[in-house]
Amino acid sequence: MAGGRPIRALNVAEKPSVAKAVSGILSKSPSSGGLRVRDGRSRYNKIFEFNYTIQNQHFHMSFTSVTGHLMELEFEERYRKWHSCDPVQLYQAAVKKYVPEDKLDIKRTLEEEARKCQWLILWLDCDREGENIAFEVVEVCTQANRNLNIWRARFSALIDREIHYSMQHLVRPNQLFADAVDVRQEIDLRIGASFTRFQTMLLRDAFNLDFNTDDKNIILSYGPCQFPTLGFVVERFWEIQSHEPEEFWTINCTHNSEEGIATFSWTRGHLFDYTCAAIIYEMCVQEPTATVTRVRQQEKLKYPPHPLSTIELEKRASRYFRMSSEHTMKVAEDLYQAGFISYPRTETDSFSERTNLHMMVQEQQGHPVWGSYAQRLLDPEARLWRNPSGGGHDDKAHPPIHPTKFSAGEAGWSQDHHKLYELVVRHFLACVSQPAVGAETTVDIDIAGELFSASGRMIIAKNYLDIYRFESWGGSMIPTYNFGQQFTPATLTLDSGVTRPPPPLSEADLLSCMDKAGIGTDATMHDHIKKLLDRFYATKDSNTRFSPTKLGEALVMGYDDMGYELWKPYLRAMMESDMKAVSMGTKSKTEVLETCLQQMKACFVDAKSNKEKLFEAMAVFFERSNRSSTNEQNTVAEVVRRCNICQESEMVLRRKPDGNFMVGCTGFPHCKNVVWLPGSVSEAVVTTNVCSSCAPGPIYQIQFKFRRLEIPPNYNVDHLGCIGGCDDILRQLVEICGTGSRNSSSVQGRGSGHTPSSNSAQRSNSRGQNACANCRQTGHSSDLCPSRVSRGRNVRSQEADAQEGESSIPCSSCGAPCVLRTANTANNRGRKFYSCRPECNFFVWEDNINEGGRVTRGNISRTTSNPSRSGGRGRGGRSGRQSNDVAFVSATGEPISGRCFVCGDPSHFANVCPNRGR
DNA sequence: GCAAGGTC
Repeated sequence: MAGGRPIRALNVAEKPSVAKAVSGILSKSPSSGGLRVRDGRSRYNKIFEFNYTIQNQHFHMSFTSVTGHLMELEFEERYRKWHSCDPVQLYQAAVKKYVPEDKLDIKRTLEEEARKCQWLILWLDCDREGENIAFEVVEVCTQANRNLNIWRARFSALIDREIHYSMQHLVRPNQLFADAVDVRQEIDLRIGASFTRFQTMLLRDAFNLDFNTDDKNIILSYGPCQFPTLGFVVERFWEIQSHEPEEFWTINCTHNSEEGIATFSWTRGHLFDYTCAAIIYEMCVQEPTATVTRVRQQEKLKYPPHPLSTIELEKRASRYFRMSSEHTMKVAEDLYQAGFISYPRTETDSFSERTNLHMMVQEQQGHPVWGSYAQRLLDPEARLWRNPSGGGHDDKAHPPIHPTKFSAGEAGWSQDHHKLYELVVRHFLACVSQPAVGAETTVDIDIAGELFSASGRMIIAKNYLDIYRFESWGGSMIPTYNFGQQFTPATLTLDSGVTRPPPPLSEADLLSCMDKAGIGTDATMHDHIKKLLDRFYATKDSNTRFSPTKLGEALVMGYDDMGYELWKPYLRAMMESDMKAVSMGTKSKTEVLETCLQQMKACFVDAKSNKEKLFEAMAVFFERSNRSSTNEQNTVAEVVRRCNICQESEMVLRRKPDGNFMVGCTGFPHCKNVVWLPGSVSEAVVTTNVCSSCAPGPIYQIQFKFRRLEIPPNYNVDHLGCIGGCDDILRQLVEICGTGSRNSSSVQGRGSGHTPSSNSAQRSNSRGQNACANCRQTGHSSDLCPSRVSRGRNVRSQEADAQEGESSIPCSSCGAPCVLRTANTANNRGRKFYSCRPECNFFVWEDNINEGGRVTRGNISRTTSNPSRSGGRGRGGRSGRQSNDVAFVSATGEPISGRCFVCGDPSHFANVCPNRGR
């Protein structure tokens, strides 16, 4: 029997929609007294009121909501200004949680309601973030009312039975889950703020970042999610750049029958070894009769997609409509707010058994385009229905994205609203449909012991493909073949191709990479991608493919040169695993925080001391700026010599904002002559001493003081040096210590032949000349450098090509000169060969030429023909020694009489050549 | 002015 005075309970959900939905469910019973709604202080977060009974105890329920996190973590005031402290202090600086301005209304509502209540029931989402928000709510509410009895409702779906069950089985909130989020927040803040301040203040004003923006104060941010996201983009970019095209060979065969043409492909796929491919090809050509060894018929099914999660929605909208993930989420949010689709931020890709899928399909029956399909789905005789298969993910908070309200299009919708709603509906209808059915026929043939196969497909039932217009499954015809049947191919060609680099990452690829590596959450991934664009770290082309900008590549290159993998997803993965440990109670919050921050601080200190790597990497892509710090402006520059390049201005000693010294021309930017000095210089003063050996003079000597710990013990801390080129000590110290900046013209000045030692410096150029970072020639940038095709992360040695093109022999085929070149394929890298004009196609390995310059081994012509272009040629070969009528086919499709590629003899092929192997 | 995570 219910008894006692009703208890007043404050219920809080993570978002207004959940407060409304749960209140709606709980107030359905007649004893609830109906659902009342009143305004809170925040216009978005209403307060619902109703009566409810928990285990015979009457309650008066107030149900309101927050909007995600109520609090933010921030440094204490004295650390907030960027110049208030050394960024390294941010690893210990005091932090505090506070309610930001725009959440104060919600806070006041909670305080006011909490004062009136005895219980607090937390309905936050059932994940770690939700648990953390629960404790934020607890903090605010208990400050207003210390006597609250605090409970947590655990629910995984907004379904009547589940919600009532949750209310009847309240538990206590889980501090460990909330702790895990506290750890993440603090690490993210300290790492993000320290690295962002460090790299922004270090690099922004030191280089001319030529972005097309009015905002001069761009931020070079670092974050544990945004940087690995950039890392994926840069890594693919480098992969593309370092790709070395490799030639491969394949044998293709076609056959014409009365029913049509069949194209057979080689079971071996392709071979990179030309000799092997050619030998096999010759064997086939000599005995070209094909025998059918197997005819196989199989039923194939193409399954509909799993129910729609956020990431899949973003990926598919990008693929099908080229919508950015960020825009997709904006449009999805609109549709959700207006009640047309379910909550769009979900990891779940399977429907709960309790979901009434039929009812959702029924709603769509009236649609002018897909209504008839929905009707067919519901007709048992059509046998189109199939219970959806799940993808194995469940966030226990939200169902897969599905339509919640019928619409044939609303007046206020943009094209993108229409498209996205259509995608959600069609995807949902596809999920509950039968898979497409096809009949596949595969025919295997044997030619001279080599296997080839061809296949065809007939679509028997399209099923879900009828509604899911975004996917297709092509049908293709194949003539009828019988086991044992023999025929002569219409064409049999040895075709070449080259390997191609992968394409730049598409938005869908990027989302997959992030998902796989655990970078971001379903609700934030699109933000990280957008951040790359906003920060000028990457660009996206019209095909939704991402490439790094110079800035993005330079930053990643800088950290990579330091030996850090800060741009890889490992840090986040480690944090994720630590967070899991905290939430399971196997590690404490303090322990994880201390360890992680200690490691990151050490890394930060190290990165700071290696900042020249960032400078060098930036210098590969950007011109140094003449924007100088206040200190530098106040320094009276001391003249060292008259500029030996422009002959007009003075070269003066300067100290850069990063603390390093240089001698630069005052004619900058017109003249970009500069001499970089060792990074270990702590003091430098121009003296009145004139160097007696360097010309043209006078060149004033500089009194240097080096930092003891940064130079080898056998060097003096004090040194009177010259920048004219005579000073070996200065040159050695640049070699040893670097310059703390790029240094292709260090110490001896431009053109002195000095080779810089550091990795990035090798890619760097002379100051401001916009010379190629790769070959140091002007006239093109490094990304267009003809010698950079294979740069990747290591500049390919050009030395092997030194004699390339300088030597020639007469072509033994056409008489034209063949030029010496160097092979760059995997099997023959570095091997020299002579090749003739492209139209001749002749080439010979250099080591196949005897001392008299005579070609000892020739080469059959390579075919690069498209099989269809050579159709009909070479038909009718007979097995025998020589079969000129089954010919090799040239690039232009012309038959070439067969001859042995080993000795060039036209009377036999290489597989039987008596000279082979000698 | 900085992160990432909620959400409006």
